[in-house]
Amino acid sequence: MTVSRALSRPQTVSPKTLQRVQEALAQTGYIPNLLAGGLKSRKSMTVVGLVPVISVQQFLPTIRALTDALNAAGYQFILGQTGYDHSREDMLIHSLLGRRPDALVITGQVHAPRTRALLRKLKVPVVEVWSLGPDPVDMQVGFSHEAVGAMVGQFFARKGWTHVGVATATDERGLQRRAGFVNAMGRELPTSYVTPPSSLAAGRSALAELLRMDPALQAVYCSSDSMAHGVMIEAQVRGLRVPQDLAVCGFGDTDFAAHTHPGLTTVRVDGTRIGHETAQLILARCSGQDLVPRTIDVGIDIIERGST
Amino acid sequence: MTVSRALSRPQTVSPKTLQRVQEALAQTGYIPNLLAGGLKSRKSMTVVGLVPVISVQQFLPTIRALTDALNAAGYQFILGQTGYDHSREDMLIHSLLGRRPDALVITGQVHAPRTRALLRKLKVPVVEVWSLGPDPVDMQVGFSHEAVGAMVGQFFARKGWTHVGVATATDERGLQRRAGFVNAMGRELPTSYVTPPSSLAAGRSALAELLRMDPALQAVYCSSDSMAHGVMIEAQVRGLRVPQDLAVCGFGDTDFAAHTHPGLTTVRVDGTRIGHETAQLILARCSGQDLVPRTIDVGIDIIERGST
DNA sequence: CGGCAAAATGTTATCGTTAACATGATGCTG
DNA sequence: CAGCATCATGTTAACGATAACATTTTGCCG
Repeated sequence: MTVSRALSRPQTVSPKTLQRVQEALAQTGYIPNLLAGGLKSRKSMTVVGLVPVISVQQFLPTIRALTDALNAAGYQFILGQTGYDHSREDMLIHSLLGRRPDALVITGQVHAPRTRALLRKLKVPVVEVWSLGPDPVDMQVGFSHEAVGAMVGQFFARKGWTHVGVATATDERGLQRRAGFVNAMGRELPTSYVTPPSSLAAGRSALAELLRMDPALQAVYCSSDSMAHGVMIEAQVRGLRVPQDLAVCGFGDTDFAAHTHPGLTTVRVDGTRIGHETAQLILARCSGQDLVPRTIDVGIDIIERGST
Repeated sequence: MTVSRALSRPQTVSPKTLQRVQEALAQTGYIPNLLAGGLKSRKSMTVVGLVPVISVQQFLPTIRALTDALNAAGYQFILGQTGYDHSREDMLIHSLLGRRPDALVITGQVHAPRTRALLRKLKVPVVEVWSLGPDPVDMQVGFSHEAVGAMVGQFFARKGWTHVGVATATDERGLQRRAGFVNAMGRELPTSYVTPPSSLAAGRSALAELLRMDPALQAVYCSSDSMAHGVMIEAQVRGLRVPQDLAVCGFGDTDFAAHTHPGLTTVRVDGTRIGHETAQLILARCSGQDLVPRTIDVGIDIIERGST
């Protein structure tokens, strides 16, 4: 018991004993069993996170920030992949709850009503990140994807472009952005849909498809920077100058966006901040504070570069 | 106890009882506590993986394949980030061992002798992936980075290029590839070093630096496809035609490599296979088989595209 | 239908830690 | 230096599952 105290709350043990304990630990190579500790204390010091697939660039800064902040507080972050169709979402949440995480982070909303009810019943802190919904399970940190689309739509409208197309992946959030964009433009628009994950290759074929729909195309709004980059490359291959012949706008302000040629106009989202804020909420809740905000909107910015 | 059996070995319970159990489970919303189970059975059904930082593209297919294969067998994969300088490697391994993982996966070699000794003493299955060393802690799945460099070096030599430069990140494996390359070329070469992570932006500034070192530069070998892409963009901005004025070769055969303009010559590594093989080794060991191979070399391929 | 093997279910102890409470040691005050 | 508060350490039980063993039930045979 004294050893347990020496490890978890050293200040409650006399300096003399503390040193003896540390010597013994070093000598025996003792590694405390956190599973056993969690069993009795009912704190697993574990946070589960769910993403569609790990290879989605956009979430990486969030995951990093979250991991770092949680690690610093002694928590371990466990990542699960739901797949784009949410098919495994329920099963995964259910099975991960068996590890008794102290909190859950989910990109996007929790969909199945039964799972929502379960999470609320269990009273696990849940943070839904990267988008804001009308009825979060518990807490949410993100921004409005419709607002992103609307912002770009207004920007395109100001530029006076009339022959406009959309290249989007068919993930939930991409479609929300498209809806906001189309709504701001005031009319339905030629759209090339691609199956996630979006990629440079998808952007190239999307532009080809859009040009078939409207050979006079002036501007394309893409659901990701990768696709936008693909659109720019395809334009270049076809001898279209960017932005004179074709303007391109992406989403995410990925690390390469400032360094393409021309630089890519895009919408910046502070993914790192999403991670930080999420960690703060979780740590606050895990330390017993109940009065934390339910919704944090991190906002968005349009970054104008050479491609528009 | 019957419930425990119904969940872990349903065939040992009579069909009638099994159904009663399942009904009760559904009604009460019971979620088994895997921590408690692991305590007595001494199997946490958990595998820990360590990467430098999660945002390194190259490891993502491996992580995905590994996660999928392990999940399918009921294991949970936990990811830790060591940082590029290995500073947190020891601490992280030590703290993660507290969760009693059934196996460990590490990108690159385990460095600290004390940690190597500890892992061997604990007899946890350890797989070092993505590179092959002379003295693995336990098992390893990967390829020789020097061989990659040598292969590209021989390719460059056959092409007859004499003004050759290297753009590389200063991570351990990148430097090994550079060493193999320089060795194959038979003489020291102008090199632009960048701090990891390598990126498109780093590629652009690297080419600028290399052209300062050798204005007659004919070809560049890059430590990643991102950097190679940056080199191609910088070349285009400077009015250098690829490959006529400047040939470029990358590493990794990342998803976009086939779709740049021109397509990027690169070295393909089957990251997915690394993940699969690693999962097989781990699952074999965790099911008691001891006679598994210690080293699996997945080999490499050079993929010639338009950039050379 | 008795007897016996096999299948199904039940009992007990245990994994390694910590919460809660109990006791012992120390220091300070009047 | 008695008395009492405070700090340090010790004891016990419990967290929730499963391994190992014990018992009961079932099915099958002659």
